[in-house]
Amino acid sequence: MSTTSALKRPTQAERRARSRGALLESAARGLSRYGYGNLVLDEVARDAGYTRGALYHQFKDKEDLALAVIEWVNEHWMREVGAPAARQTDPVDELLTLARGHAAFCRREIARVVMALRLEFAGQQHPVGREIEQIWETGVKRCVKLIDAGRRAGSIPPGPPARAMALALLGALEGAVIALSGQSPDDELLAARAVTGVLGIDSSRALRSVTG
Amino acid sequence: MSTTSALKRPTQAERRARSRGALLESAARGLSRYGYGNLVLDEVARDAGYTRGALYHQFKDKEDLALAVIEWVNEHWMREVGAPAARQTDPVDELLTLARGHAAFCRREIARVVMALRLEFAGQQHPVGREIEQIWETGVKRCVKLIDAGRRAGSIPPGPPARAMALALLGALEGAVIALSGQSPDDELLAARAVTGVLGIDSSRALRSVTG
DNA sequence: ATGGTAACATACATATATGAATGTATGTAA
DNA sequence: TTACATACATTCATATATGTATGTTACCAT
Repeated sequence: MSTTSALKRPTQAERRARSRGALLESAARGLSRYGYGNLVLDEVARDAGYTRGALYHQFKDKEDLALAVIEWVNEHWMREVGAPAARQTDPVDELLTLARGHAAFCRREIARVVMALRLEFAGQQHPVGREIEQIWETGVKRCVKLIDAGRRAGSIPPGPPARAMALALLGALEGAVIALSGQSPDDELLAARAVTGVLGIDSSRALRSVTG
Repeated sequence: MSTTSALKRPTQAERRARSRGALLESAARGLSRYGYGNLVLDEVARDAGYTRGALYHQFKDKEDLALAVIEWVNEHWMREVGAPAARQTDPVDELLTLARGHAAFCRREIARVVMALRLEFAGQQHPVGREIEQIWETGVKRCVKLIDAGRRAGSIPPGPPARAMALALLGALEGAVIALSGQSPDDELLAARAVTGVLGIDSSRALRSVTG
């Protein structure tokens, strides 16, 4: 009875996971708000209800923490935004679903973590920057494929190179979503509309994508 | 002869202005690349060919320097982007000219200084943040007026509140331009297209705006 | 030419944040 | 219950960057 109360006494693993989660979430908020350089670990720990001791016990150093946050955010994004969008059969629909999903996803405060870090480490030779760059590049490649597919299908008109289009699309999407900072419900529509503009398709598709 | 060679020997005022200009430009590049917190003044000075001594002689402190850079960039933007766009009579044309102009303006490395600082100081109570916020707000207000005018004229369809539209427009514009990072000549077209999307108008207007 | 002042360089003092070292309490297994 | 490991707190050492104080050189008026 004393050993396996299982509900009352938290096991070590549970305890560890709980702490780690709290620290990750706090760090995500912090990175989103202040960026990497301005993030002070004492605040991160305090916000999570711990001290820096706990933080350095769970993570090797500041860099390790940031990388863990990035991985954490990316996984959530994939699950809540990337995967659902992939179910769309039409390339344009997938891009618009992506836009809407991203807007909804970014209503949480972790919204700007990717863009903030991407700006901060652009052109640097920092591990965190490399990780961010890789995630970004994955997104770009995905968009390039969809744009190519859409053009073959005739739903996206010819124009600038697919890569330039993809860069503009993702940039405009992130920029719009951040500027709107979670203003529901217009954020979704306007994010989708920005995407239609870059693609050069009728902006009413942005509206239709919510019903379909 | 020794006193007023006028062309060979630079006067004190000229000397001062030259140094100040070099320091401002270096700081603008630095802020654009690294943001405020990660900007190290020793590098700024060295990049301009001076030491921190020169910097602290011309500017009170780091904050003063950043504010001067912001003012400097804003003035240039107004002259090269804001004013020319204001000559357009049609609201939509003005918005599209703004987009194209901004893309061209941002081909220089100072591109990201506004967005970088806006992200870094969002929600903070820092003088630099306030200054940036005010400039941003001025832009938003200008867009709101143009959107309202366009709607009255019937060239922009009804939809979300004008302020939300303006936020999305500027956000998408900045995001797209930064992501494209000066990729001429596609940057102009795609920036304009992102704007048409947000406005909910035909994206071919973006193309037409270059000829008109 | 020469005293004075402005433009800059150099040297120093201080603050802040990271990371390491050490200490303590809580959980787990023999 | 005792021995040990893990989770976490606290303290300390170091590095880095800002800002200040002082020194040096270039310009300009008398």
